[in-house]
Amino acid sequence: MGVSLKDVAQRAGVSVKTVSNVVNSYPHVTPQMRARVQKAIDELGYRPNLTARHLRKGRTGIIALAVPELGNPYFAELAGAVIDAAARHDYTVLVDHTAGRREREIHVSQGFSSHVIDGLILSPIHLETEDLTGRDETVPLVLLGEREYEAPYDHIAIDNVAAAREAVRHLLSLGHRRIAFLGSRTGHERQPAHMRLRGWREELVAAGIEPDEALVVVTDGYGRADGAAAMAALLDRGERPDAVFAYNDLIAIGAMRTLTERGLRIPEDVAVAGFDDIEDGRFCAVPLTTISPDKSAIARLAVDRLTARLTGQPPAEPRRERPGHRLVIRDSTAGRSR
Amino acid sequence: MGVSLKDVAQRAGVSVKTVSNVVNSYPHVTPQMRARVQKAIDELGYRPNLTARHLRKGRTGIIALAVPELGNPYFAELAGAVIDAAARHDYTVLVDHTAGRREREIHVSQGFSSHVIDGLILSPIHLETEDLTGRDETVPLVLLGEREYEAPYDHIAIDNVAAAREAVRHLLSLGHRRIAFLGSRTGHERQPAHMRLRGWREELVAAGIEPDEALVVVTDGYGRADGAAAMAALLDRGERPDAVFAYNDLIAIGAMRTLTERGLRIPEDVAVAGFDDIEDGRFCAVPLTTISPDKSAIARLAVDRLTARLTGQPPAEPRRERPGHRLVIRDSTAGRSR
DNA sequence: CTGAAAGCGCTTACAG
DNA sequence: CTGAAAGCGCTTACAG
Repeated sequence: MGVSLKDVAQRAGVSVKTVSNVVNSYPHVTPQMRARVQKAIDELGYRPNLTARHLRKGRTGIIALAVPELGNPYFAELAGAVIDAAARHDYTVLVDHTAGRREREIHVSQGFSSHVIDGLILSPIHLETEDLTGRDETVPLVLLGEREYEAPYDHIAIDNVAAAREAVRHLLSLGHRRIAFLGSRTGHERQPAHMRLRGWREELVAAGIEPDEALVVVTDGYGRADGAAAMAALLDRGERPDAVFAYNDLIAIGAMRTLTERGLRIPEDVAVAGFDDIEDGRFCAVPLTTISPDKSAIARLAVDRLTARLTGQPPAEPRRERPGHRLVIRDSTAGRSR
Repeated sequence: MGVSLKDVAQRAGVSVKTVSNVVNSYPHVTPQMRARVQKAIDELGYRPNLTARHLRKGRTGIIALAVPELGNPYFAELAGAVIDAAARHDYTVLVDHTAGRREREIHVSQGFSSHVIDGLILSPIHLETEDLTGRDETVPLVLLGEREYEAPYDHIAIDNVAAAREAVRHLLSLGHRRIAFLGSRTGHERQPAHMRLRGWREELVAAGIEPDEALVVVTDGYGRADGAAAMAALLDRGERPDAVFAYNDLIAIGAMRTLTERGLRIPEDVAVAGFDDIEDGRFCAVPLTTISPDKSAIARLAVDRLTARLTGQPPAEPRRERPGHRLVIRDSTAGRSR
């Protein structure tokens, strides 16, 4: 069907090797030879078959990125950053989303398209350490995000505990004492929200305040609707926090929705802080205070770790990289200080 | 490096063909033979090399989706829908974003990774019809979105003119007369905003109102910041619309930000309607009235058209598909009617 | 129902 | 500086 190297070689009256040399800009080809071959290439409209090249070279130039949900702006923004970072290394990115479902995460982690991807960046939600044993070790894996694993993989994540503490400290500094946490999860220690919840607890204790577990709300998911429902549930059971620290911005935005509907003012009645610094938060009616992870650093580090392993560097120890973050104070906690 | 079919065949003491038959669940294999081969597969940890299969079959099972910006929730949500729709056809999706830059769109449209993708779904911003001539016709292309092309490709887009007219009609029905349009573009007829702007004009004329071009604001981009700037520019030059129809929800959200900052109430002072129905709009302090395109229908139709061409069906005429849309009325135009 | 062989389109030692 | 040949790991007629 397509035009092959052989066709070009025939047309140019040279060997396949010579055409290959030209296509790959091999330096030692005489200019007139190059011109002759190029002419044949143009006339025939030849385009190299990358699949064949991949088979031959044993690599494809494709890395996969699997995130829980592309509809979550944090992951969409991160995916964009990964695509850009990968492009700088001449890699193409295959984006998949797992809906946070463990079986999809397992499938992906085990190299969902065997031999079509050179490496994988995975941001898990429900994946467990044991799911990671017995995976095909020929495909390097870089883990992203808050979950901790006892498995020998590079892991890129900001310091979630420290970041959460900063957010809570900020709320405390404004005089808030009844600070709710929205977006916890039931289940064991390694739940995604664990670190941020721990930061909430630690900072309260450090301030001499007993963490009130009645102010911790479990949500079903991580979306705006979950945040709205969580806030409503909290208010409905008679709790009246003076501040809310949400697992992420979406939950915070949902919570603000409920607060507004209930006639509570932000931040006068209830201050709200989130986590992720998605663009939505900057344009809310009341712009949202949040922890801003350095997304482009996360993307860059992830791609760098992957390409380092891909280019056969000495198989270094799995590394724990901690990209930066910062607290961004906006009206949802600070009043009209913008 | 990897374990190949041949290794498995050797171990099981059968021919390569037999192993291939087992791997591909070819029906006519005796159970005991299947068991024997499966045992060898398990022992060796064999995993088929998809690249080789792809080379052999001439297809890869990968389709590419190129959108302007993954950071725009509309495209992120659409990408998620395309990934899901493609999975139902056993296709994997390679997501790329073009930043709306024409040269990236050209690159992508010409099959950026030749022979690694079977087909392409492209949502262009600045691509021109002439950029589409001379592309490699072996890779089917489906176009998405508002731009019109005189090129023989399947094109999936809601009826943008009709949808825009519905939005404007809704605003008119509420008594608004000075309705601004935010998010126009300079340049020729085929600019992306053209159809929606045309809908705005047509509906005003139909209502016996002379479209006031002073109420049309050109923006640099399609983000929240552009909407905020556009609204500020409009107010700064002394125009005071009683309603705003924005090219998309992001621009509408940005505009609402500016209106709130200027102390104007929504919808009492200025009603606002957007386009896209992204989730953000549902959770704004003032939930946003918008045109809701049927994203999953768009995704499904796009993937269906592509797979139809991929599975060698009679090369039908390029089709123009019109998925549905509906007007979703929320507080930003309707007051407290939720 | 299974085997031996060709070939998808490349790249890469190996010669010359 | 260029050519002839092998081989990456599959699938698929073609035999039997």
